[in-house]
Amino acid sequence: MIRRLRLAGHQVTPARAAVVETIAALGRPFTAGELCAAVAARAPSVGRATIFRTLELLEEEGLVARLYRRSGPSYVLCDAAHPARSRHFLVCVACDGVAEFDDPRLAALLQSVAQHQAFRPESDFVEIFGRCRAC
Amino acid sequence: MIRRLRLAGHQVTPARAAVVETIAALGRPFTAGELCAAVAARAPSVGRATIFRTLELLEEEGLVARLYRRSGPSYVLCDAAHPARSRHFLVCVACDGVAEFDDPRLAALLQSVAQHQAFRPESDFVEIFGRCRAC
DNA sequence: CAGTAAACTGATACCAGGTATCAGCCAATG
DNA sequence: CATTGGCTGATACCTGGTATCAGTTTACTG
Repeated sequence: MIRRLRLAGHQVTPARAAVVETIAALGRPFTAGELCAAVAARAPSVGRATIFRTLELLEEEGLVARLYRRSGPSYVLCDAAHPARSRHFLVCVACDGVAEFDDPRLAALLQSVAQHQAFRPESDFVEIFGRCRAC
Repeated sequence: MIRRLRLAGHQVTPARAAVVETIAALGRPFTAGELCAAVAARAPSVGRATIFRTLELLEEEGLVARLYRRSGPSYVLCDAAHPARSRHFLVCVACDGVAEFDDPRLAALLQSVAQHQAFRPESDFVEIFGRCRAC
């Protein structure tokens, strides 16, 4: 993640590194509040604004995605290999787990649906809610 | 819309009717702020809390859906004929217009994707962003 | 190395969306 | 009637997120 930031031409400052490490340590979807608390515990000197700025950066680079649940927004680590303009998630309503998937058939179908309506697609976002294998 | 509320066993009070009429009069996607302003202009006595409560009600009944854009959440009138557990939208990034669509192929594919991952789907939400015919 | 411009920082204040609470009201019911 | 539950507006509050700003660090230039 840090490497990706550097490659994209951003500085990797101590504050940013702290945020990124905290996210990696969480290892699961998180809300803004959770992240702020976790960063405060690990690196108290990092300000709230910087946390949000770093999140924005990671989102721009496609390393993190924002999901909107009824309970409020939350963030997920993304597979950087997936195309950033096409985000597809399985969201478990029981354990709140999120799994990203990438199905070429879905990409093709979305393309076709859009064209059928004379719509020029640029990106898409798909969430399937339900129960994961474990739940 | 009002009929649907009544059928679902909710009272159709003057406050609720005012909110519903305001939404219908807007006739396009709207933010919470826009709705509050429009309701205040039309029926100043209706409180903010009631507006949000009515929105919640309409959402539960599948008459309105909440969309999350980078610029913040917004609400759209829904085609009540579409299944409420499967919301599919074309969102124009230029004019902010939103069109709902319902494609059985998409529903089937989402089902298949989920099953392939041992996931029991309950509902889904699809947004395609791009430029509409007019833009 | 010195100097400078640009990127980045934390603090603070602020805004919007949304929820919780509460006392009062109103409508359906018996 | 009386009562009960749904509904109301006001208010206060919380969370997520942004704007501003002065100060600091960093990278770049000569």
